[in-house]
Amino acid sequence: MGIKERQERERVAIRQAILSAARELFISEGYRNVSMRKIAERIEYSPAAIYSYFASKDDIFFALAEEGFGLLTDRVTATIGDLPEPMARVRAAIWEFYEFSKAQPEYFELMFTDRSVPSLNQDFHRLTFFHELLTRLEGDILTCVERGQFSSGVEPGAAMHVLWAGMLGAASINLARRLAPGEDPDALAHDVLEAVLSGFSTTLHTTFVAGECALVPAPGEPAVESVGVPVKVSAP
Amino acid sequence: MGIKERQERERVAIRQAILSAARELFISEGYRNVSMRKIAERIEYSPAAIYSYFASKDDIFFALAEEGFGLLTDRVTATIGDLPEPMARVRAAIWEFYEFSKAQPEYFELMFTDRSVPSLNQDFHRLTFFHELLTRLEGDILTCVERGQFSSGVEPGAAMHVLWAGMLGAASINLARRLAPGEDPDALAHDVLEAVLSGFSTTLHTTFVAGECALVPAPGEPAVESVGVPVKVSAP
DNA sequence: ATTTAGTTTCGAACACTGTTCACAAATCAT
DNA sequence: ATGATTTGTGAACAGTGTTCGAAACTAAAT
Repeated sequence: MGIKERQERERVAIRQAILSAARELFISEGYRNVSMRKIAERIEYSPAAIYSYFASKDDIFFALAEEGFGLLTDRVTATIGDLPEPMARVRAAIWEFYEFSKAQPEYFELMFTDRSVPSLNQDFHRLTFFHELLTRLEGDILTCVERGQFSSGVEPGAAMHVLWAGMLGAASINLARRLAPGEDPDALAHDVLEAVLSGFSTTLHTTFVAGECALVPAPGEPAVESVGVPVKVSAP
Repeated sequence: MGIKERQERERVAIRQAILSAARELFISEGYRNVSMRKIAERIEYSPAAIYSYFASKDDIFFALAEEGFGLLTDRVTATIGDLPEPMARVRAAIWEFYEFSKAQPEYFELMFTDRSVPSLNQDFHRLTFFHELLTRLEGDILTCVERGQFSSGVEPGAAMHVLWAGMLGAASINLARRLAPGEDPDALAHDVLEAVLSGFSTTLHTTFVAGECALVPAPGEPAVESVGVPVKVSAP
């Protein structure tokens, strides 16, 4: 009796057809313009039929977001590929994150900045795909710390979050077109990345104690008041 | 003949009533749940009447965004107030930007991350309020550079954009609830700010030439491969 | 082969959305 | 008071997510 199996196959086939239709609309018309009726028309079903495969429109978006995290992970994995240097790996990974935001703006917005899909900001921590990616990169950051390329005060988890936040900001400014004419979003992304990496590379209080370098601030006037290294993204 | 004047007064009064109604809905129910019919009900007019005061719903949102930039400017101006230290001013201003994102999430999203209001990403550069704020802070950054608190390679305009992008990312991650349970968004914002400021404070290639400090990377292995200072946000 | 049980699908409807348009009401200028 | 102009309205259009009862189809049992 392969009947149950065939039924199950047909179910997932229709589920996939719904997701495919949604994905096409999603990418071509923007995820705000995806409607249940348009999906239904594309798969030649009535709108109501979709509700026996997905409980709500949100659930479709959640599934697409999961897809997006898979796409992002694949891209990042492919680009860092066989890069041996941990610093180069981190830089390439973060830059690929930014490239992803330009190549797949709809996925990107849904995955990282959307506030209108409740399931995404409620169950974000369950998207293990993304957290595995972060954890992998944290390993490279740790190596950078061990090699002395990053300050010893840099906590890999926190540093990863800081890099993520920085590039997310640059990507958002780009996607939302919040730059003046003549300002280059790619250059901004580059500057954010380099500034943060640079910030990880030293703890001023320590390195500037000697006060011998050309760029050292006047004595008694520390360059930054706090430690300047990420330590507290995760609460203890 | 004060008739024209009275008519004009009445027009702006109704315009203001529309904006007030929109603002209340906007803040209490979220800007995605503001509808022309709800606004109309609040001001006791028919929905169609609004269209003789605003050409479209977008125009109402654009006006509210302008308001938002006024609110942000006021907040930042008030907090940096009489702080004498330029570095403290910059830090306080950027932090206030983050606080604003928490206090007025709807304004914040509309102003900085929204992509659905066409007028906002088309005419963003015309919102002079915001650019004046950026320019003012660039003055403080320039002072930091002149005092040697920031690396001499730091270009104030670019640095301001990097700080803005970084905090925008932290704020977005917070508002979109993209952190795992136990991770502290405020700590992330703090870390981003300090990491970027730290990155501005030194050019590793220069300061680490001596190779005398404890945290200096092994010779022949520069901590970062590029200069690590923002120079190219604005195209030449 | 026919009946029963269980799904699956559909059409219609509900309560919304932004926007337009002909028409009515109010106001203004003469 | 009359004609001209502005201003407001109700109804409609085309769209949205979602629900629900009835119909259609499938699989197993008689």
